[in-house]
Amino acid sequence: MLDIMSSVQTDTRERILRETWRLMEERRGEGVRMSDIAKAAGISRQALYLHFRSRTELMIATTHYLDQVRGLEERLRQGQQAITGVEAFETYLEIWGNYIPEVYGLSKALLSARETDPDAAAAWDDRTRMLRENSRKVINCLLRDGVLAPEWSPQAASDLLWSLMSVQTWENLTIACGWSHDEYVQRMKALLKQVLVRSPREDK
Amino acid sequence: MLDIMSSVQTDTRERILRETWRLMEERRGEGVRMSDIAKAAGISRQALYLHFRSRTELMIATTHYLDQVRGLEERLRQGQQAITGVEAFETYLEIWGNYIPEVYGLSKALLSARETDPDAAAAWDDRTRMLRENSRKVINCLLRDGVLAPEWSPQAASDLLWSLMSVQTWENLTIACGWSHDEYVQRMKALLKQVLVRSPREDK
DNA sequence: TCTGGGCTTTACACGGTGTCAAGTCAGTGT
DNA sequence: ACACTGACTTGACACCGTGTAAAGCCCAGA
Repeated sequence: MLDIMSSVQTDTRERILRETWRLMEERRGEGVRMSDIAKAAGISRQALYLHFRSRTELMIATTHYLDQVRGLEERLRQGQQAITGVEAFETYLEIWGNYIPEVYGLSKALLSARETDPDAAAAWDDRTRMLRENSRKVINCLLRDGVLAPEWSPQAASDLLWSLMSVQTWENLTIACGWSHDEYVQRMKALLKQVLVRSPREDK
Repeated sequence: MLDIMSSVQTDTRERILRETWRLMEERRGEGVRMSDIAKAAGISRQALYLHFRSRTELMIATTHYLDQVRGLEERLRQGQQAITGVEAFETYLEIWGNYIPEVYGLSKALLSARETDPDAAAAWDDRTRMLRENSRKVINCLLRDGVLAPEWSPQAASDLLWSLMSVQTWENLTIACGWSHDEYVQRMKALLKQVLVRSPREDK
């Protein structure tokens, strides 16, 4: 019956992660205290510290948990099966673009914790690294097909791609400017394609 | 001798503002406590509260102080004397683009204070409103000259302009990606021109 | 001489995170 | 029936940074 015990344990841990995520999205990452999370998970505040060393560690764990539950890695890998560079480019924008709103609250919490907490900063940097790496891959597909606009170095191009698909830009355009999420994805797709993909006319 | 007294008073206030700004830029807006500012200004922490009601109020005051000292308003007004829309567009990008690094630390402090403090949020929104208003004006110049790309509504175009010239995007591209400041301005200028200005070839 | 303004020092409340020690309680092995 | 173990609870407390309050000092001006 050891598995039952450990499943009870896992239950609590998962319940914490689930509730953390729920609260984060609900309040868009602001004003979520450890005591709120504890209450939501139905345990004492102190018990949280039996599972996670600090608030930051909980945030990071929740991020990983979410990535895993939502299958981010798999979605992205799937996007890399595209044949042409432009296809890979477009699917990447759609996949990641649609992922942003699902993790916005959490990202925001991490983003502001980063200012004071080196662990949060490390977690954020880690995520950033993954995203920039993905941008680099996508740009490489364009490069491979010879359709990367000549005025953009692969480096600069992937920087731009990453920056325009960052949580901050998404936040500015959807939350502050009121663009619908779909509008954001469509416009960014069109814009980035126009800028980064060599137009067929100037081709020859 | 009343003016001497008030000048002493003003001296302290200005010294506080100056030191606040210095520390904010020095530490990029992070980890600057009231006690640090007090020490830098050569007064007690409590004396700060004789001049400013709260940390947030000090941040806001410093922002205004800086705008005034650096003559932001004037610079922008000067930019609006451009004749053609494209000229107005380009000068605006240069003026604001060059202003960002001068106020980055302070902006960052305000940006993260915004999460918890409604006053900071209000101050940030105020600044945002000004910048979006400026973007709108610039886009209107393009519209007036009939050179705004037809696929961009004036609203969407100014949203995009504002977002790409936001502190967050600047931060991403220069600090995270390591672009030089000049590179940022030049690339954004080229990109936004390519995207928002109707190309002469498709014109007819 | 007294007043008042600018500033100091000391002390304290508050909110949120994190730590510590002692205790409860259910399930398990002998 | 026994003690043991591990998950969790309760309550108290330290730390940090912000903000408040009270008492006192110093000095210019009427």
